[in-house]
This record gives sequence, C-alpha cells and structure tokens, in this order.
Amino acid sequence: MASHRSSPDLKPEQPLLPVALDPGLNHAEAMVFRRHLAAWYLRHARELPWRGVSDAYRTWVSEIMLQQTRVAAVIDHYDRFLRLFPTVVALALAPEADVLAAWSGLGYYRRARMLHKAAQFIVETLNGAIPESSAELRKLPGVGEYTSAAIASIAFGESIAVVDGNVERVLLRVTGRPEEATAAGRAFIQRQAAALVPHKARTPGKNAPGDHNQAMMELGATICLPRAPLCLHCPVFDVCRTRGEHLTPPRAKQRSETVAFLLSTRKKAQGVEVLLEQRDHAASLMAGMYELPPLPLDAVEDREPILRLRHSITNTNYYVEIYAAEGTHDRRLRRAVPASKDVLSWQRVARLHELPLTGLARKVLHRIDVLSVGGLNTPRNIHVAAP
DNA sequence: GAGGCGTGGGC
DNA sequence: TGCCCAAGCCT
Repeated sequence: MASHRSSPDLKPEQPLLPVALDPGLNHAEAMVFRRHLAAWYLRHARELPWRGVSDAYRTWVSEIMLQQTRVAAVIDHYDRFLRLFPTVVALALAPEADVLAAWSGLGYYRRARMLHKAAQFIVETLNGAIPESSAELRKLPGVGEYTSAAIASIAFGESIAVVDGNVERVLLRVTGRPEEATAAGRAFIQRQAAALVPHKARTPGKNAPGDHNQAMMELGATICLPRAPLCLHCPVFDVCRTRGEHLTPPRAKQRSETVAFLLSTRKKAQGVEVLLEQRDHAASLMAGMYELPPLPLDAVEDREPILRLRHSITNTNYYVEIYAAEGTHDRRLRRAVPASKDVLSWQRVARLHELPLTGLARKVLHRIDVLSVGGLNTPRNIHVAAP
C-alpha cells in the first residue's frame, strides 16, 4: 500500500473521505447498548424449539431453515425434520427425495439439497463431525457469511458478529445511517456489529456471543419491526439516534397473475389417488417437485373453481383457482392439461407426505382435506363446496 | 454485483 | 383483493 500523504502542490481531484462523518456508536454508547440488550433478552427471549439445545447439528438445521423464512414456518417443519433425520449421519444416508419431501412448504428448496450435500461431505470427509469454527463452517455448501457466524457463535461460543436483515435494520436505525446497498454501507454495518459482540465466555455453560447475536436478531424481529417499530418497548431507546425513522431505498414492484390447476382424483382398491405432474428436473424453479397439473385459463372460462387462494412466489402474487375433475367422468377438463403423459402420474393420497410436493400443491391438498398436516390421516371429504 | 430462488403473514 | 417483506446463498 502506498503512502497516503500527498505532495502539497498536487491538487486533489476528489474530496477527502468524510471520515469525520462516520456515524458509528462510540465506545460508551456501545457499552450501554450491549448491557441493555443482554438484560432485555434474558427477560424477553422467545422459547423456540432450537433454543437451549447443545447440538451443533440442530443449530445448523435451524439456521438453514431460518434463511429468509419466518419463524412460524420453521416451527412447523423443524421437529418433524429432526425426527426423520435425527443426526448428520441419518441425513447423509437419506435419499434426496425424502429430504425434499420433509422440506416441502418451506421454500428455497436448493437449501435442502445443499444441506443434504453438506451432510454427506461431513460424514465422508470429516468423520461426521460438524466443523467448529466459522471459517471451516463457511466452506460447507449453503453456509454463507451469516450462517457460518450464527452456528459458530450459537453452537460453539465463537466471538463473531452475525449480520442478517434484522441486525442491519437495528444498526441502521440506532446509528441513523441511511440504507445503501454498497460495499461501504455493508462494511459500516459489519464494523458496528463487530464492535458490539462480547468476547468468548470463559465460564462453562455461558455463551455471551451466541446470546448477544440472538438478542440482536430477536430485537429486530419483535421490537425494531420494519414498518412500525415498538420504540417505547425498546431496551436501547436511549442510545438510538432515529427511534424508528430511517431512509430506505424503494422496493421492487409486485406483479399479480391468475393461474389454474386441475384436481383430479380416482378411487382404487388401495385407496384414493390424485393426478400429479412432476416438474422438469432442469427447471430453475422447484425442479423435480410434484404439483397439481396446470390448466390453461381458456380451458376453464365457463367453470367454477372448487377453491380459490392466493399464493405468492418471489415478486408475483398468484391468484390460484383449482378445478375438479371427478374420476374419469370429466374427460374434457382432463384433456385440457397440456402436460405430456410421461410427467403425469397417479399418486396415492395416503403416501403424499413422502413426495416432494411444491408448497402450493401441499397447501391445496391440505386445504381440501386430501392431505392433512403431516400426512398421517386418511382422506375424507374430497368433494368440497366452493367457499 | 445483480438477479434468481418460495412461502405466508399482515394490513 | 395489492403490496411489503423475513434468521441468505449461489452464480
């Protein structure tokens, strides 16, 4: 690196960096922040299934599930996933389709594939031991900056800051810095977060860094909310420079679209079956997963759906209509399905929970009571009146 | 570095 | 029924 001193006769082409304007917390503010946050977390931490467990595998699974996913959705899947795959070895040995089936409804299915791959890597090359440092964890597929820091601090007490969407929002509001999607903006947040993390605990049973990181996220998730922050309940109100007001860039626009799917069932000796379509293995979206056969809208113009619901995928709000074809009687609707025969198959409803269903298919089949939660019940009442 | 990848809650 | 997002990662 060259010297930063410039010769006096050299005219600077750009103004000097506005170092004096760096709005980070000073040392005293950081101390107050950390102490108040810790006290608050002790009293207000939610009881969540993955809290208070001392099993790095479980921490890892929970953190992968929590990526861009709401706590409530994770709670719905976490216990069942761990019953099916209680150890990293069990996960590594399972067929990928089983892992996807257990993930059905959580979204971002690549996470499940990468989790599965990482488990196989751990078993085959690391003797089944989950790496204990953030640097080593970072090498696993599906484990990035956030997740490596989260697992290392929560499961192993490493003193490293996690920065997720919650932490970023909290730190932007506390410091008053406007949100900007630039390297400088991210570096600022990273510096602030790092300055707040406690040292690794020496007392056995204590985990100051892990608790602090979870407290930061908990604050963002329950108090420092995106829309209407609950500032009067905030433990760091005293040191907050904005108290809820901060600048954010405009968000991407949303689209809306109407789509239709076919619900076709038949009765066999072994039980009721439903017609499903398997998505292309090369599809970018939900590759290889099963869904109800899509119908062209012009094939259903004169009909009434048995079910309407909303389903959003990334930037698109889908208004979904489900049309029923009973047994083999309704051939016209059945023939309107554009899919080729080799991607269509009849699946026994009693075994649907073993299939990697898309979230929408799962939701529809559940809604009309073909598939109950967990897939344990036998089907009943397939004919449902339109709402 | 931008864009792709799912879903459901809430107003 | 429109819109905003939530404990990110990979390419």
